[in-house]
Amino acid sequence: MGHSQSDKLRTHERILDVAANRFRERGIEGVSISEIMKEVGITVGGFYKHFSSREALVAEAVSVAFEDTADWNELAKYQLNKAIDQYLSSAQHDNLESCAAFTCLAADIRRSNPATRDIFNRNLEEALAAVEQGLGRNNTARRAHKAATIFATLVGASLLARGTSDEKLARVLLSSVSQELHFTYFSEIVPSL
Amino acid sequence: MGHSQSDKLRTHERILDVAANRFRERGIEGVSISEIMKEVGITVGGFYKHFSSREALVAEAVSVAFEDTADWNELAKYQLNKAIDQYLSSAQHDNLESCAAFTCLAADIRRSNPATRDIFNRNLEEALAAVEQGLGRNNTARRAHKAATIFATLVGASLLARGTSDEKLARVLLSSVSQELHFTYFSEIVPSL
DNA sequence: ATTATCTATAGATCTATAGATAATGC
DNA sequence: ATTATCTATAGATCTATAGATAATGC
Repeated sequence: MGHSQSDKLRTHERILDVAANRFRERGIEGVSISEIMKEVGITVGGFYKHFSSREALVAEAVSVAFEDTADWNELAKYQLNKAIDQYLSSAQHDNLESCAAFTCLAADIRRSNPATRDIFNRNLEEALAAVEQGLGRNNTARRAHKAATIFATLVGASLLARGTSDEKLARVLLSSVSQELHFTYFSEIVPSL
Repeated sequence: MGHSQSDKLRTHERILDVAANRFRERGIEGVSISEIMKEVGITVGGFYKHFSSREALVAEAVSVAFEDTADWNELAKYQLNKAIDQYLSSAQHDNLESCAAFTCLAADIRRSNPATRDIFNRNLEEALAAVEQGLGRNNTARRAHKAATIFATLVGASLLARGTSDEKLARVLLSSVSQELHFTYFSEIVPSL
């Protein structure tokens, strides 16, 4: 039974990591505090020394889930075509834990409190700006339109591919979208994923 | 207290309609049977004369939610550009009840049982086929790619727009995507939504 | 002395069932 | 006679809190 303050900090972070993963995997309403604490390895009673309420955990855990998207944003800024491939190929893996926060949490966040929804807003703006930057200096007039469309396409394709239990359909969908995006925005013919 | 068989049929359908709306609005896990029955105007005890379990209700209600998409599919087959506008403009309304089943239920269905997931698979195939048909006879080689991309874009844009609480951002996103899709696939410049 | 964690539990809510009631339909 | 609906409740589970225990840190 460790009680040091550094232990507490580590526990706090472990709770957040587990919650961020389970929320993406089973939905924000689909995971109980006791399940999270069991996975962390601490009993339920300890939870409220770390978070004032379940809602407070949700807000922090959603924020953590979006931290994973920061790397993708950087890739999108400088190598957008690679970022597109990465987004679509990650949706092929059955690994819901590492699901992009937009794809797996958007519907749940819509039903959350204002603080949690603000996190979504900020991250959406950042993702759109990253894609826009990745498009470079051509077509200035339509660049924002293109960025919104590309990002919406990635999220939609990923959502639909993860939603279907027909794995072949999922692969065809992701591959089709990948090829079409590259064709339209990079004038490239690419091999299938 | 009506007990006729036609009353029972109507009650059954009312339960399904209410469930289909509330599931889209608050998530499949976010609505209790008692809430649904209260809205229908019948007590909880009556529920199990209509459905063997909650899961059975989910499967039937998801099916009902997707019935609403049949009209859109018909529109997509013969007037795809209008169908695109309709999909994106419906996402502007804050009316979660009438949320397209793909947008609002995909993440929840992913966590449902195989019967429910099959309904999703079938409807996804139908929607993709409808968009493909709507694209007409040009570009046969890339038609499936285009259809998948257009539909994924609609779903993603609708999901993101509904997820954000920044209404201005939602409008800009939907308008951008609408203009870009028309420009890319119909070579049309369209007025904003 | 303080506090991170544990044990235990209160109060709410959820799914599902049992038995009563009051209509339908033979 | 059958059965759609109602009343009541069992059993499970969830959030949150109270008080005990055992470490840390002054």
